Amino acid sequence: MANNPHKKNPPEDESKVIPLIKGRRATSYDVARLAGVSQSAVSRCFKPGSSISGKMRERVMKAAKELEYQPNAIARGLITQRSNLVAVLVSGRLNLYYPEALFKITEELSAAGLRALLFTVENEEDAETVIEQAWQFQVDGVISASHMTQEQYQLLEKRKIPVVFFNRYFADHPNTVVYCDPSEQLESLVAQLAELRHKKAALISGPVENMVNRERVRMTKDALARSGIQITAETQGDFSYESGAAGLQSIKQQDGDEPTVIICVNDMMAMGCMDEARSVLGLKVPEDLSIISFDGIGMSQFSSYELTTIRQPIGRMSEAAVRMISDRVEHPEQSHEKRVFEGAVIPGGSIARART
Amino acid sequence: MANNPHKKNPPEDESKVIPLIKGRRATSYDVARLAGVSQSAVSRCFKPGSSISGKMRERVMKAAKELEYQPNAIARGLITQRSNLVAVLVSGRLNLYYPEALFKITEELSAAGLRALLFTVENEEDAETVIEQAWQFQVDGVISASHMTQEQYQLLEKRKIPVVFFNRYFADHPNTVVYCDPSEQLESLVAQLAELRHKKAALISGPVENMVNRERVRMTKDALARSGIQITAETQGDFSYESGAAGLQSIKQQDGDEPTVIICVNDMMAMGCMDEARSVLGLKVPEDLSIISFDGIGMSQFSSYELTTIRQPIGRMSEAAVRMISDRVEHPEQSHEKRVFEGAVIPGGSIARART
DNA sequence: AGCAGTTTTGCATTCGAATGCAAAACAAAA
DNA sequence: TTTTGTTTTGCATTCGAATGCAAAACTGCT
Repeated sequence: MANNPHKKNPPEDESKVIPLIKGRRATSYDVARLAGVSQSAVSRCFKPGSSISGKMRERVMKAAKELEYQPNAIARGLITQRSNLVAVLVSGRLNLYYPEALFKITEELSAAGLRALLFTVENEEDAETVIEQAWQFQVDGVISASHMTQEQYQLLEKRKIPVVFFNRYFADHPNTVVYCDPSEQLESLVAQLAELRHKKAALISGPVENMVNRERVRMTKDALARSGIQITAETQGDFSYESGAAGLQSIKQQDGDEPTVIICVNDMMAMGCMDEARSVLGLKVPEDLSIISFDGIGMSQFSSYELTTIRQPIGRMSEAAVRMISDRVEHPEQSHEKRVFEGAVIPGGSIARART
Repeated sequence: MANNPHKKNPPEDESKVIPLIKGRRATSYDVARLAGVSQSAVSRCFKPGSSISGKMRERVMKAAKELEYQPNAIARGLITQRSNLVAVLVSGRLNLYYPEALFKITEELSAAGLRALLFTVENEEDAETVIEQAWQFQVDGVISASHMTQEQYQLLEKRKIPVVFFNRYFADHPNTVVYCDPSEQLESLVAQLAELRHKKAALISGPVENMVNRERVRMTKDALARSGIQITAETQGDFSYESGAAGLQSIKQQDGDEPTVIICVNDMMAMGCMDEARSVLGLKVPEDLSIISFDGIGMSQFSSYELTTIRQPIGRMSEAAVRMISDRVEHPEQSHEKRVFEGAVIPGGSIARART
């Protein structure tokens, strides 16, 4: 039998009793000793729904308060096989849209009794190490708003770590997803462009490996085709402000007819594009050039920009992501689900009748 | 003696050996069994600097790879009394300056073998619960870029959790701090304003409880006084774009002479202020009105703004914060340190000769 | 008071890795 | 080959809380 000093409950065995060393963190045994009860009782007091008499709870709580006892989440995690940690993977700096989501997700996780273990992912190797780290820390789940290969996802699945994808998914693989589908709104926005006599558009897309980008490009092309608007130029950026500005320059240099409207795959590039048009090319937006984009980040509505854009309901999406991850943690067997939110047009002021 | 099945090392005792259940996560015992060694050996293989023969290491690593074994950070944390978690407290949405720092800090922590446990703090009660949570999770340290009362800080100290403050500190209490002191740059910027014949300035400040705000206000007033520039109006915002815009309106309504320059305590408010001046009041910036501010966030250099501002070296500050927290974790006894970085003027284009 | 039925309580064990100590294996010197 | 010294290895215990099980303490009813 172990001579674990804790195991001795009767306090008569003075020889081995560890005194309440000043500065040492109080454990459930310390509380138990002070309250004159067993460690189990202390444990039960801190576990909601356990059978405990009011009298006992009171005594324990009093002792706990005196010792400033709080259960050790690490030890608890070891025995319950639940860490209450959720890895949140964000891919950093380029898209200023993510911080908003990140803060919201963190808050919601908190409210659900979960903590956010934050990881930044810039590339595939990052993702690799992050997944190993998450595994080491026994995270209960992963919310991924960053790039991840299918193999990496399958590894997580094999390890039975639930994953919720934020604004990305694998088409040919079952997965749990929160997603924003702006196609309806895009359709109406493009129709509006057609009414404003736009015939020629240019497209500034994002990184090809990015799913959101690909989807937006696809639906934009579809919508334009349906409305009889031609794409006269196309260029690729990386979601950043600078790449939006560079994109406009590249479009201007491409031969073919001048577009009257530019469609940017995200707001940040649209802002770069707009600034470039105004301050370098001396164009008026929207009079000389219309611009539309996607995301609806806060900045896009600053008076300098007032972009006509399609907003994603980030708040609701973040909420949904957290709800879904905690559901999957609770019921890992339940089937996958995809929650698709509609976008919302922010009218803005970056479109006007086409120059003829 | 416990009948812990793990404890039996000789594999002859078939009756109690837990088979390598498919899907069950491999433990060090599983690896030990497969490699035909003791659990201790496995443990030592994963602890750098332990005494292990090359032969053994090889055998163990092979088995570990086969079982996809990674040490359980939770269990390790329990015994070593080190969670490798650092709580990062950020106060959210208002100041778009924090995400940049947050991502950088997370990356640096990662590089130092630590993980960021993210908490958002909007008010004092939040701080309270966050501190309890951090305590429960046994974080090795705290990086606080959010509001925290002195009592709360003292509680953390009493619990021997090292804290590094990011851009805030308690003057009358020893603490470890990373800070940016823009006073030199402010001095020269204000001198420049004086040369440009500015005589009357207005100030848009931030929340009074915020230290950075108070410091900036203080040094601004000092610098202005020294350069003989008078403050004709003063108003308080909350660091947000909207409050910057509102601030300008409020200044315009205050009687007293019209200011020729507006000093905003952060970039975000300066941007709101600039947009309001241009699009609502029809003023030209900088021709009719100069604006300067603090922070140097990315956006402040977009062509629509090109703010003349004083940048904080966020990258270096984040790096320093992480270095300091890991030092304090390693050597809790060592004395406090305050690392103060200078700012850097970004010339921008938001100041000009004063209108007469 | 006596008995069955219910609720509380405590005991002992468990989670998975780390580590002090002693035993075992190895290397080097006599 | 024996002895001494050094490095490896394994054993047993530890960290702190949760929990199945059985014992103990209540409850209500006759």
